[in-house]
Amino acid sequence: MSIQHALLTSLLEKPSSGYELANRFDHSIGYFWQATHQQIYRELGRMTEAGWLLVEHNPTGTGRRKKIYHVLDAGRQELARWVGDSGGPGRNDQALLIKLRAEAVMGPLGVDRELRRLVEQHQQRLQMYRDIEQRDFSNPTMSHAQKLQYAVLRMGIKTEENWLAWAKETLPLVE
Amino acid sequence: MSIQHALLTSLLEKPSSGYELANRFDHSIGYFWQATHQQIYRELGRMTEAGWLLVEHNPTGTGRRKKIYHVLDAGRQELARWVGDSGGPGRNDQALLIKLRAEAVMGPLGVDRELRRLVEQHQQRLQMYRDIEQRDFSNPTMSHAQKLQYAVLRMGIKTEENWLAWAKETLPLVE
DNA sequence: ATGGTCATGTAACAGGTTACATGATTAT
DNA sequence: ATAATCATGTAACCTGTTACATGACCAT
Repeated sequence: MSIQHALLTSLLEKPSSGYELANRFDHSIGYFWQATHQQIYRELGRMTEAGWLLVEHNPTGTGRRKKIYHVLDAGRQELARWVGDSGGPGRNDQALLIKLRAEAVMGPLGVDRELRRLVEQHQQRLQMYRDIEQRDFSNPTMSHAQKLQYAVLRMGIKTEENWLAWAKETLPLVE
Repeated sequence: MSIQHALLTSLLEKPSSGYELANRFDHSIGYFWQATHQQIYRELGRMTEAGWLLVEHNPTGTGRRKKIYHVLDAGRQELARWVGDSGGPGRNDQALLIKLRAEAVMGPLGVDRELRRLVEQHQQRLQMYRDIEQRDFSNPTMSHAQKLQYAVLRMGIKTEENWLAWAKETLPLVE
């Protein structure tokens, strides 16, 4: 989500061509989301129009067309704004990872506030799952169908617990 | 993903209206994906056209318009086909949860094969992350920026470990 | 009678996916 | 020479999101 800010972060780490961005599976960003080259070229075009990026045409000097994108100050400002902005409700987990990465490359931007906000959300969700667990799956004798349903709920519970454990070890890095 | 099969599963559990489907946050499905009512109405229409669903119009007999959807045999067959079908590469984790739920309501459909396939994928991915960890983050003295990058990678590692732990406790239920 | 919930839908738009297309450079 | 990789783009399509709209039923 917010592919633009992920691209800005990536370009701050290293000015690159669209092709290079599309093929990055190396560090941090890129484990979690993948974007097709069409998406990337589209967003690079838009961000250039918006004045966030500078294009360096034909850097090799040869006949091979290539564009290296550099982040301009307006782009840096937009990224800083976005990091400080609570994304409202919805799935901000992936966004948080990009924000951490942005903080790593741009310095302190206040990600801790968003981290704490998400911790609360995940705690609430975990509580909700545990309530359902109590209500529907506390009986020791379950049918096979019930066990399968329970397995699905357990995935949810474990995912939340895991996320919270990660947040606990990550919070000291940003506060 | 494959909202149609999620809806089929949900409708097998209980014939419902689009409105009811949109508001289901109770059991299992619906923790993980949420669909807007427009998506649901659109897909219900398509599945009805495809002959997978039967519509019961105006079941209350009053002036309130309502449509209850029932799964036809063609729909059941399609769901069974989909459960047995390895979804190729890509994000099939959510699909697996729906498949478990489908197995709970329709009986043995062979989800274990897909589970085992995903276990292998996750193991490989975990190994990849651990290799990166060794290569880039084994040095005990890390800069602050490196620690943040490492936190992002650790999220990936923990997510994979957690998924595999869940799979280990779930496999006995389907084999 | 007023507001909330039940219930379904249309329309416009934004974002993501797939197919197709082009051409330069590098390696065999 | 040929294939693989580098590098960018257009077009069509499908999915998802948001806004808008309508009307019945129910509780106060």
